[in-house]
Amino acid sequence: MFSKACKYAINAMIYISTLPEGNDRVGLKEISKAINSPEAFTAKILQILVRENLLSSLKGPNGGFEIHEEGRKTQLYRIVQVIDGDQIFTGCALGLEKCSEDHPCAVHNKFKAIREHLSGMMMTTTLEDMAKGIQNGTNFLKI
Amino acid sequence: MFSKACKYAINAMIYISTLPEGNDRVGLKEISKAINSPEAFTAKILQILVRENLLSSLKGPNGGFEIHEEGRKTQLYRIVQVIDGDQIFTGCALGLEKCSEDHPCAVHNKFKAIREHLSGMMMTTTLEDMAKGIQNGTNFLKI
DNA sequence: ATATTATCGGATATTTTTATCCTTTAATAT
DNA sequence: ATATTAAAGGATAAAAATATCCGATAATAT
Repeated sequence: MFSKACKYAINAMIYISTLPEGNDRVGLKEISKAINSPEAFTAKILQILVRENLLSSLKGPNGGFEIHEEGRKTQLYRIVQVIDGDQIFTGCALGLEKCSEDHPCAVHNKFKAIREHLSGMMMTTTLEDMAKGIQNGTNFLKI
Repeated sequence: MFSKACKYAINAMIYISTLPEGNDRVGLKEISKAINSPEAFTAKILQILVRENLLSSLKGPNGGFEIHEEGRKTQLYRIVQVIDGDQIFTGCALGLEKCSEDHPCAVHNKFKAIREHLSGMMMTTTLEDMAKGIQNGTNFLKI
C-alpha cells in the first residue's frame, strides 16, 4: 500500500505532533527511536517533508524538528502524496497507462468505490486526529 | 497497491479466461503481447500460477496455458494472495509488526473499513466476471 | 527414434527502493 | 571569535523487485 519511506514519514509526523507545541524541538535520534526506524533513512525523509513545508526544522543546539499549529491540520493524504506521489489515489490498479472512464482496465469500476473511500478517509484524517490516539495510549507508533 | 508482477498475473489470467474453453491453449508470446508485459518476466509469474494450480500448462507443440471451467471461478483475491502474499489484506498500513485490535497503529481503525471493503470486493470478483468486460469490449487489458 | 516446439527453471543482469556514511552548513552557547 | 551541536546533502552500499538469457525438460508430429 505505502512504501516504507511513507510509513516512516507518517509515523514520524504523528510522533512530532504528539509533542507540546512551543520552543521544544525534537531531534532525529529521538524520532527514529520513537517510531523504530533507521536513523539515516529517516533523516532523508524528514528532509523532504521540510522542503515541502509539512515540517519545520532548525539546526544547531536545541535544534530539531517541529510542527506548529497550522501544520497539525495536515491531512494524511498530503503526506502520502509528498512521499509516494498520488499513484495510489489516481493510478490504475492494473498498471494501464491510460486507464479512464473511456478506456477502463478490467477492474476500473470495482476499484472506483474503494479509491473514493480511501481518498475520502485520508483527506479528512489529520495529524491532530492521529496524534490524539497516541497521546491517550489507545494507539501505538511501534512494535 | 499491487506489485508489477501481480498486475501482470491478473491481466494474464483475465486474458486467458477470455479465450474459449477447450483444447485451445495460448502461448506465452501471445499472452504478453495481449497484456503488454515483458515476456520472460511474465513466464516466471505464469510458472508460479501453474505451481499453485490457478492455471494449467502443457509443453511442446500446441502447448501453452489454459484455464478450464472451475478455474474461471478463481477469485481476484486468490491471485493477489499467490503473487503478493496477503500483506495488503492483513498487514499493518503503517508497518507495525504486531498491529492488532489490542495494539493498533495510528490508523488501524480508519483503515479497517477500507480493508474490509477491498477484501470483500476481491473475494467476490472472479476471472469470469472480469473476462466478460474484456469480451464485450467494455474493458481493456493494455495501453 | 528424431526433430521441433514451448514451458520450466537456474543463473544473471538491471533498476528501484531502502539504508548507511561522511562532509558541509547553519544555529547556539561559551 | 570559537567550539559544539544538529540538520542538510552528496556519495555510496545493500537489498528487493523487475527483467533477461539460456540450457533442461516434456510434449507433439513426422
